[in-house]
Amino acid sequence: MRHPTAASQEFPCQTCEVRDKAICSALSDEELRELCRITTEVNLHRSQAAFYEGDENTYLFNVVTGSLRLSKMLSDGRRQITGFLFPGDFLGLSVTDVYAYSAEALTEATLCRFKRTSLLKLLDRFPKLEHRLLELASNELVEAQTHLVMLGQKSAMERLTSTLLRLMERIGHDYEGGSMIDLPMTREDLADYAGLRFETVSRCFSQLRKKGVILLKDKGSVLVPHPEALERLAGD
Amino acid sequence: MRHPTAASQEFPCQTCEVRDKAICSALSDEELRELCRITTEVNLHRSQAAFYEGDENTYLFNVVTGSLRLSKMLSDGRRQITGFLFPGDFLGLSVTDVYAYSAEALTEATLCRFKRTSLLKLLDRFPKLEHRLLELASNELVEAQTHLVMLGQKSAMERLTSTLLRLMERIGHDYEGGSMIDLPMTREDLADYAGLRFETVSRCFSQLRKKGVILLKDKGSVLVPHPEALERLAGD
DNA sequence: CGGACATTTGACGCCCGTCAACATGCGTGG
DNA sequence: CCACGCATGTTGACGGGCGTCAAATGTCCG
Repeated sequence: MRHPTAASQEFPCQTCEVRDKAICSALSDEELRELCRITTEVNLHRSQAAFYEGDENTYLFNVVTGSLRLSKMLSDGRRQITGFLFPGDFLGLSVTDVYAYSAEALTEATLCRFKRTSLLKLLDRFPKLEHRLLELASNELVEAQTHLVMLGQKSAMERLTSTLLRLMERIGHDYEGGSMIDLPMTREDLADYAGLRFETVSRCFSQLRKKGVILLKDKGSVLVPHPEALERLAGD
Repeated sequence: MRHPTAASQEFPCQTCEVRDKAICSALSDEELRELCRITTEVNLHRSQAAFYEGDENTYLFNVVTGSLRLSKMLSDGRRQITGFLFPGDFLGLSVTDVYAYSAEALTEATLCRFKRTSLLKLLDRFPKLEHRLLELASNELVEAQTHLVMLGQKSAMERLTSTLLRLMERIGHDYEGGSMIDLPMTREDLADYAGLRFETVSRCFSQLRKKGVILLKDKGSVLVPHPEALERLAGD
């Protein structure tokens, strides 16, 4: 029989499925308890926004379940998706007082929400947390630079295969010796990520299918039997 | 070069022209003295690299004078320039143990160099320094995202005008009621930044000149009489 | 079952990449 | 000082890759 003490008392964050990811991995159980105190769970349904570009930056989030797209728009409606988020990802890293992009759910999603000001206060007490944020920002920068190379230099086919490879790394799972990707986004989302039109994405999909590089199972599921074949087409 | 005296306790960093920028702005004179101890001045001549993509990440830098380009290459030689650096910019922000991009001087340049391991040690003692790094990383992220929108969505003319506007913000100076930009980079550098070919950049320059939006003074100097005219062409 | 949305495929056209010729500028060395 | 060579920049001609427009088919959910 355990005797509940201040240290051993259970709290929700302790059993969170992304306990060891996002910003939480930087904290001890003891410290996590503090973070837990300032969190709220938020649920989004498909296509609902966590926030829009230009909104006042009051909350930061961890993605717990589901997936999101981050996007920026030009005044005439052209949209660039700058990234996709999955469980364990952190959302809202920024110094500015308004969000620089919109965050919308691609699927039903659960987020863990912090007030920005509360989190900033915690940073002073837990340097490890700030260190973790720097680590996350640094990783995002590397990813953004890879994205820049893709958009600036690659052909349509290279863009799509690069995008698929990136998604395979993030959400692919083994299947019959290959890799299976359950895509939570539409062709248009993929197009806006890759700087293409959705018709072009569709045409490239068809070509890849004809060449046997991918197999489209149910709508939204891509099977990659030989990832090396995709890599050869990605142009890196 | 100034010699510190016992009486005044002066040290070189105190009179540095970028004392209030880069990472130094986060430190008091007292703290700066510590940072100063681990710095070395480095001079680069035109087209010389501070480091190459893939090199072991051992040094970080502040840009003191001159300008640099940051770039990533694909295996077949295609190059994407991810950014240009000017005095006061910080260089080398990264968690990875190899550099993710190359940094080459566009002009004669002076850098202030730190050993990465030494700087990391200082971070523990000066939380303000880590906070400043996070701030810098966050700014770089915003800039990268703007760059992503440009490469993914904009036309050639919009890309060039957006690029010129960004350079105007950074290094433009007032001139006859307009703004003058002394470009330290070639047409090809601009092209590799904007995801275009240098011929296309040259053609867009000619069109802008024909329309009176810009005037090319000496080679490498662009006069923008009415910045609003450029902005209207940038597509945001 | 019906209507909205997503996807695929075809036809066509344009923007920008490719290739080429020539001009210009600059540093180097005779 | 000028001649030379190489890097950089400009402009033209041409073609292809991808965007645009359109129509048909598939899919989901009320």
